[in-house]
Amino acid sequence: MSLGAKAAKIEDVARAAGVSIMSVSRALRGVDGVSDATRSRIADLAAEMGYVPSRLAGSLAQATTNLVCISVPTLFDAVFAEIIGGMRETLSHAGLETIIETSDYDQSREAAWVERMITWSPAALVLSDVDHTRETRDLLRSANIPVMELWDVADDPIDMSVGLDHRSVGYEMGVHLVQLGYTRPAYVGIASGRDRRSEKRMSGIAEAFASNALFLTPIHVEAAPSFEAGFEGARVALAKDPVPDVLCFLNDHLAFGGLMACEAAGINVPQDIGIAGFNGLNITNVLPRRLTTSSTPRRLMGKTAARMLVAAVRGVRTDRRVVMPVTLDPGATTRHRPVPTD
Amino acid sequence: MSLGAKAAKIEDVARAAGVSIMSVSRALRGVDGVSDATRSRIADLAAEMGYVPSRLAGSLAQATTNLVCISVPTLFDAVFAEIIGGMRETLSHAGLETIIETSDYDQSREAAWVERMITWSPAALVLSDVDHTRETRDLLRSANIPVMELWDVADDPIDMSVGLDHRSVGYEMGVHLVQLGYTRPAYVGIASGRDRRSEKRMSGIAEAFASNALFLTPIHVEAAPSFEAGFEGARVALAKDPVPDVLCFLNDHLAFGGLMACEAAGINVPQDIGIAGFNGLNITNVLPRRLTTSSTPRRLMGKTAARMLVAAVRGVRTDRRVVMPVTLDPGATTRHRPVPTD
DNA sequence: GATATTTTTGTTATCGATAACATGGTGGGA
DNA sequence: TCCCACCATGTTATCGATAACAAAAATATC
Repeated sequence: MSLGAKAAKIEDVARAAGVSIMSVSRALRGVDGVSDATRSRIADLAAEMGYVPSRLAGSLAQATTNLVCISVPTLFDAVFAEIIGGMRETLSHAGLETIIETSDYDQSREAAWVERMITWSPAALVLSDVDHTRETRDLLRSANIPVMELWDVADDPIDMSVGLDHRSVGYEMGVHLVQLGYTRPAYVGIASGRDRRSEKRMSGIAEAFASNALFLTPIHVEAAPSFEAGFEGARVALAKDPVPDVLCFLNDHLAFGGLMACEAAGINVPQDIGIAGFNGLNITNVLPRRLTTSSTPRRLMGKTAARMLVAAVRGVRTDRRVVMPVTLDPGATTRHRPVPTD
Repeated sequence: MSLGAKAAKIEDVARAAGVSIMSVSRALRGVDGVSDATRSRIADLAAEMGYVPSRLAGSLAQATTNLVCISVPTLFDAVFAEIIGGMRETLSHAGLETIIETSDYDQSREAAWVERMITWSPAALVLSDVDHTRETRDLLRSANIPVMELWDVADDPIDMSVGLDHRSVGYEMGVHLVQLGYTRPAYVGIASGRDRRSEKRMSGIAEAFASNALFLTPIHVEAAPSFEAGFEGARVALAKDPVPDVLCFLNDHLAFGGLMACEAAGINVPQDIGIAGFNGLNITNVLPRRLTTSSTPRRLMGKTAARMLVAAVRGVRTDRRVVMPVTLDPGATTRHRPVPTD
């Protein structure tokens, strides 16, 4: 096919092969009802002519696509890149294509995106959150396509949900820190409302301390979740009076920034102050001391969700709600002390 | 629209409004040829009925979509996330939707993806590389849709190209290091063939040293580009005899891993050894000393490319080839010495 | 007030495929 | 030898919209 020439259509291939367009359609899709001889003749001819089938036409006729639309808050967080990586592996094996959107933690943007995506008749939709506008929920419930809510687990999923129980993850970390004897905890996150899961974890930590009559100081930085935000948040924390004895960060990136801030301020970790993160990202593997954090199974979460989606697309319904396990990594950026046995 | 009810089609809306389907089509697309009264009546009715137009049908009729398909090597590298972020901003303003693929630095995967994407009649395609299979180039050239090659600049673009001249970026860093008096340089990258641009930069650095009769020792780690790879590569480098006096890394992530390895080994930077990275990522903002690196304008690159694409989609051809500027950031992880004035 | 012009609305053909049903040929069993 | 089943192939209707052209209604011009 030369430049400027019109793209070959199925009809052209049919004419060239001297068969009907249905035979071409069947031959190229691998559907039976065509003799091997005809099939290979058609295949050769199609390749030679540079024939590219139109999925628009095909999908319209079949009334479905192989598109899975995925919305994540951001791609700057390796967490979502890993979840997507895990999903994609499974989805592409099943012949499903993925469309990715970043909502930047904005519900209305997500809502608008859902409306746009629905117009493509996708095979499934994935949202990385459980808080949606009423309209979005209604639209999705009525659209009758598989919907996966990821990262957080919904109490009442629109359809299916795979994620973490952020509150209890926070609670466990809080209990751990209480057991280590910390009494002046602070939580460093970003401006409120942007990351609801972070807030859930914080409330979990706060609860653990509260049941020991201890108060968690919240510190919110006006910035995107980043190394710098952690750096800045730690500086704010260190300027408090009294100075906190342990800093819990929104995630490992912020925690790393916090570590750097402590180093810059000449404060020793964990002797002078404890630091805890969240996620178990690979940056922690090269640090002089392992970070105290909660390791999340991002890849596995993606794969699990993808498997459920593939099943759903094929009409098989599985669990509606899966809570993934999180393992607390004691690390070495908090003090080490055996848990009391009483 | 209740669960189980069939989705409303344009025809249903037309019937309900007592007009022809063309009026509905025109009204909802904002095309003129409908009175304001009719338009708003139709719009209300459509909203009430939960009518969702089928893009499959629409795009088929119009013979184009608003899809821009983007292939990047990986999403784990913030660089590509930023480029995509920059592009998306501009593209979405122009009403273009993006589909993202990660090729994992694999040409054949990219080729297969291009073939699949072509079937969607995308408005444009973006590839983050300039090395493609012969078939891919031919296919894209003949497909007659705008194609952008990103990150590296192609000598002979398939269509358009926006990126860096990686070789000369490397060369400039090399010249800088030579001027600082380094004589035993090493380059830490990942297993060959995976990242061609890294190899180009390395050859640029090597050339700068070679013209001063100095030899660049290549060190390749069998791993994904990551903090750990830099850590490991630095350990290998430090075990060499003689020990290099400056380590150039594939990017800032590896360089950070290298910094940590030096710290772990009790080697001072920059007194005992120099360290240079590439990209100017934000991790460097929280380090105790600024990293010597080459800052790349990722976001701007994305925006520039997106603007050119939007123009091309609208039939306006702009430049074919844009080389983005890179600024060398002297930093503080290499020794500081005034450039000789002779 | 009649005709020219502009708006609004409707009709028909088409986009490029697939589904469902119809037909023609081929070989096996009675 | 004839009939039936089965496989290969073809026909027709359809998917849900838009483009291009046609007609009717509203407005402007003299």
